[in-house]
Amino acid sequence: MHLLRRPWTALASVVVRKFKELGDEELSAFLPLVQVKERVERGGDIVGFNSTTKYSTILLGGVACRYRLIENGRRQILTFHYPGDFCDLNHYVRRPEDEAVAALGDCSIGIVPDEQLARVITQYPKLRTALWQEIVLEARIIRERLLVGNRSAQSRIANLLCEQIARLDAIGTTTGVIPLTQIDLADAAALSVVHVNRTIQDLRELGVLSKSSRVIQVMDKDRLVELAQFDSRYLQPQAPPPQWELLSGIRS
Amino acid sequence: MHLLRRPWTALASVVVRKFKELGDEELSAFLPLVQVKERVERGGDIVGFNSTTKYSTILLGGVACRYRLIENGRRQILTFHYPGDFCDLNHYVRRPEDEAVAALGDCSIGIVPDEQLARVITQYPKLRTALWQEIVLEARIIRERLLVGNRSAQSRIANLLCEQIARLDAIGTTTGVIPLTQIDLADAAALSVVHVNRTIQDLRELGVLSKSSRVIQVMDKDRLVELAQFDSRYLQPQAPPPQWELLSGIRS
DNA sequence: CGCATCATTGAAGCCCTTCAAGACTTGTGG
DNA sequence: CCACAAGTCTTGAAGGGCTTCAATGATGCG
Repeated sequence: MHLLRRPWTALASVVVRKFKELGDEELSAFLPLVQVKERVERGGDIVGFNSTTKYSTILLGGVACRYRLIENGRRQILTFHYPGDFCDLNHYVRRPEDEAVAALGDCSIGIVPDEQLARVITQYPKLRTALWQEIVLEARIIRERLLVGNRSAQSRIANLLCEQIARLDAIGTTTGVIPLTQIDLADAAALSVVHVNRTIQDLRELGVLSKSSRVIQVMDKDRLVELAQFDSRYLQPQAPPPQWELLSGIRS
Repeated sequence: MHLLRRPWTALASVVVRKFKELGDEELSAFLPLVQVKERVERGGDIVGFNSTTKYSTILLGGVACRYRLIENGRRQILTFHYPGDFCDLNHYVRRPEDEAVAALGDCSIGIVPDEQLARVITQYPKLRTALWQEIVLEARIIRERLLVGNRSAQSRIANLLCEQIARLDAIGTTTGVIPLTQIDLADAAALSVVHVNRTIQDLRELGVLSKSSRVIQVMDKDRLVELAQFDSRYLQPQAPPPQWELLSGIRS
């Protein structure tokens, strides 16, 4: 048992909220593998560039983002991570040297050694499917982002907010508060901070966001979805189709 | 044998060029499964919206694109397809109802029934890996596109051209001619046709593209790569890492 | 308190879009 | 063989969305 008794329950609740389809059997096989690591402060890197770890990282608390540094010195945020998300699960598919994962708030993280994860997902098909859906979900989010990329700033920001609301909903956080700064949104939407600020103010004027400064809180979700032309279906983990077995036994 | 004798050789050469890592054994198991279908004229749909086919489509000749229709009536091109590409392989992962595949030039296509493909990739690991890499490649292309999305029109167009050159190279076409119209490029880059035209003219002035109108031909590939800040590594099929087996046996 | 970070505001300007029209190329039919 | 149509490419002009620069508030923290 690499696990302290105390963090167990917190860990369990995070994982249970995230992977609803897992049964007790899978959970009791998976949870003991997670080693709770130290906290990472806001601004710190959870997974660095050129990472060569032999384990996967799971976000237990806080908000993080996967990003890349671009020419002009700014960062481009690819995806956000919430509690229960694997931060670098795709290191099984490829390990991008030029991407890193940063903590956008104070984060607590856990790690799962590769070989132990390998063993347990070989044994439990549901676990395998759950992890697989994680990988597919990130690809879908990025795909959707590309399609939204050419719309107006308002629609892009609205879309980002909708995505965050939907993902927070999925893990049981329904306050409407988006735990991101305007800078984070700018880096994700590829807009200037100045323009993000003006867009946010427009949304506040429309009554979509809370008028209070210093926090981004969605007040009128329906209106936001309308502005964003947001269709949440792409976020919902669809059950793998029967043909799924086509991909079984992938091995080099 | 669903296959006429004549198209066999053409088919074989296309598939061999594309999947270089396949051995004779895999090829002779896979090629007979491909049924050559009729040609699709430029502008026609190869895979329609809400497609529910029980087979995968493989592009044997011509150029095609996967696209989505957006609000303003325009289309957003997600990826281009070249001979040897599967057009809808991701229908094993998910089948997006709002996306279709269109022929950008006259295309010839083949189909492979799902259950036959399932049988043969269960039997041949190399085939499984090859198809898997196809799916991963598309995801990577889209990911890269997202990162390029906030750059200048010149860099975006240059990037698109680099991607096409690299992919054409990979199947043995090294003339430097991009088989796309400026309209296609505009739909892929999410730029207006007018601005694409002006950007192309700039590239012609720089000597990067052929001066002759009516065709887009890359003359100075190095310069183009430089303008695009293009790193072709993301297109190269990396051998799956050892941990790959983590994903083995995925099944619902 | 002083410092750091984030939020806000104004002004100037560029990149790209939209509209509109004309030129060129290709294919089709009389 | 020419006329016409359709599609693509090209060009000009006007305008808007967003960026950059720069400076000032606002908030929280050691």
